[in-house]
Amino acid sequence: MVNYNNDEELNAIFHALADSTRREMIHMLSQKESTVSELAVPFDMSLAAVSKHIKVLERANLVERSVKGRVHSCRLNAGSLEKITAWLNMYERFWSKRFDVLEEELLKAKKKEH
Amino acid sequence: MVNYNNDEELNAIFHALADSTRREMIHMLSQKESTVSELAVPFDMSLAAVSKHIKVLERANLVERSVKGRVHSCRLNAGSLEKITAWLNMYERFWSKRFDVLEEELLKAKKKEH
DNA sequence: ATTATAGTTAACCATATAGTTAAATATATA
DNA sequence: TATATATTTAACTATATGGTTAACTATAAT
Repeated sequence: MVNYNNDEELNAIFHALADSTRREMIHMLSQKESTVSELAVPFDMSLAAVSKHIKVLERANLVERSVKGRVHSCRLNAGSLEKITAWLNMYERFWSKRFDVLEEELLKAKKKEH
Repeated sequence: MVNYNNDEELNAIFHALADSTRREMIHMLSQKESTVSELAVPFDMSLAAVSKHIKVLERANLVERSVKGRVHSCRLNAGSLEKITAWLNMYERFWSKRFDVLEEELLKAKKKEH
């Protein structure tokens, strides 16, 4: 009835996003790849806490890490957000008019072609 | 620095979505408006638990309720999912090619017009 | 008036979450 | 080698979450 793999994945992703700190981290990473300490700067919390937040983002596959010496560099991962977009698209007609508008335009343009 | 109103709102929405039961409820509601007991059918849990889940969805403004006699009818609310789509759109280039594809098509079509 | 139905609320429990501080690990620098 | 830096891990705490059962409220049906 339900796909529990995909289900658990979505749980992890949505849960990771349900926190302002982690969303802010994602925002930072959308600007530039950053180290753990760089990610920590805007937040009034211990590095240990920051470390945990990053782990939550990693578990959700929203963030990837590459270690070079003692420095851990984090970057956004495309894949995971795609999954939630896919989920959202199922309920598109309930909230978004953006596609409709685009598709309408496209249709009009196509019509003119012929 | 951060908009805490919108922030709390996003927290509530993402949190509401981070649970398979609640996502399944949203799916059901995308098919048809349903009562609390109808929503409860597929789930192996008490009505009290179902009631709580619905409340979480309501707090996130994902679901609205209208009471008629003793029956509570629930329906999807467009607004909230729009907010998360808006958030996602900020990071669009990191995950979604859908708009690109659509827009490319549109451009091609427009070009042919002239 | 009694009973059945639809749903909520309260009290409780186990586990998860988000934070802390302190100690540990690993690497770079003096 | 000794020390400083980058980060994780462990142990702990307070609160939130997701579930339970039992009692309650409100409405409908007999």
